[in-house]
Amino acid sequence: MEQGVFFEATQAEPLEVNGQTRAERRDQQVQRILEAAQACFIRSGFQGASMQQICTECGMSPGALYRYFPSKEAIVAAICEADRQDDLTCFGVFRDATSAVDGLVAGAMAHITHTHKKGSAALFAEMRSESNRNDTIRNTVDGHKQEIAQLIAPLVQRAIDRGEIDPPIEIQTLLAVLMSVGEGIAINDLPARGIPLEQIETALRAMLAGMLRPTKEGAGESA
Amino acid sequence: MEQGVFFEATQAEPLEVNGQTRAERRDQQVQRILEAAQACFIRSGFQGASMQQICTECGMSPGALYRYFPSKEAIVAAICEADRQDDLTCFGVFRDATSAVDGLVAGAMAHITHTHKKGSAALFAEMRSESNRNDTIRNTVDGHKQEIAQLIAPLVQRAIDRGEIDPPIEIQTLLAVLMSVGEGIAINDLPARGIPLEQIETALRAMLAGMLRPTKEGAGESA
DNA sequence: GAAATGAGAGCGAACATTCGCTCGTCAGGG
DNA sequence: CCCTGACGAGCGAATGTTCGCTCTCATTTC
Repeated sequence: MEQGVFFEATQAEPLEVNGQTRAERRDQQVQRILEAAQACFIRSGFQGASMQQICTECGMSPGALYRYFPSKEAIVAAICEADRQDDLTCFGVFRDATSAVDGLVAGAMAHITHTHKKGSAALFAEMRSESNRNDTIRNTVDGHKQEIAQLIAPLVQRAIDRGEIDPPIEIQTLLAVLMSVGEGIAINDLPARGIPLEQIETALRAMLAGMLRPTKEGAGESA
Repeated sequence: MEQGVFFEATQAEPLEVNGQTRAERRDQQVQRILEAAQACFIRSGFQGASMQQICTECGMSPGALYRYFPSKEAIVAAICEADRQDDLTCFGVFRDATSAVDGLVAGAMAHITHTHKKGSAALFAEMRSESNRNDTIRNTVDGHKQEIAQLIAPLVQRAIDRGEIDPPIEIQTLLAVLMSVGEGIAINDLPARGIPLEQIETALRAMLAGMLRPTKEGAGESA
């Protein structure tokens, strides 16, 4: 009790079992559960999927599964967090964008493509609706949005500073609308509905170009 | 058995009870259940809300409730259908729009305002995610979208015919993107997040004007 | 080097609870 | 006296979670 030093020396050492560390093995199992859970959640929703379904999907018993996650809620939270991190990588393109329009279009297209390929549009919709009642998920979703908004903000601010926004719109509004647009398109998984990516890009570019590089005739007229 | 004629003569007659028809009373009860169910669904989601919660909310016993709806599923379907009809009224403004941009902006703003006032953004999100696994709801949602798309289509088609769309975009793509944008903004309930309606309108108008009335400089450049 | 130790991993029956739903009962108006 | 509407206890099934058990091994002890 008084001297845990000896324990640390032996226990903290990464013990190898069958060629892989205990921690590695554990991470691997956690990953297995998360993948199974994601499949179940996409299929049946957070509330609709049962622990039994997840257990069957990953070939584990309930008892084993509960060694890795303390509750179903924790699995949901982990899935959301992972998806958030996964999404965020799409928006690295913002950093080296030359213009606001180019950057936003590139970011949106990256996100659309990613969501489509991963087949996680349904998961996205699930997260969005669950965030209306689950505080943990709400925080995750809101935090995610804020991170992305902070990536977009400089681009938009630059456009504003250059006077490229003709009808004056507050940056907060601009960011909120832009993110909502992106969310709407991502959640609908347009590529899955047969809409070609290039055409989505063309339409997006036209929309954003109109807003961020307006000309006197094209925009700025009153309602 | 052989002669149901006499039954019809007496039963089809609208009997009065306490000053209201039996059918009226029934409709009233159905409405009471639907309102209670909507409140519960917004609070806990379709799957999360229990029949007991709904019963408590509308002050009915399970037995009584099941006289009006054969299942929970039927209540969910009825809520979705009602919400769909309710939404659709917003888009009447499309009919007498003078320009594509004006019409679309007016329609979107009507929808945003309606959704916000009714507080049904959460219900909308719920429907969207549930439509990914429930066929009945999927049909309702898809049908709803198609009805709206058919209202928008003439406006967009007119703009195309007049050559107002510079980079050529197929009308199917255009419709899909426009509806996704509207969905994204409606589902986020921006007014509830402190974004003023007028600013949303300005931003929307700038976006749509850029796409539907592009100028050579503003849009149409390659990626 | 064989036996004992102990901790982590996994199993699956069983837990209390809650679910959607049914049914026997009964009040009250026509 | 019948019929409609309402009640609410209760059904079986399913839920998320627990717990006692076995097994596997690396470590320690003899």
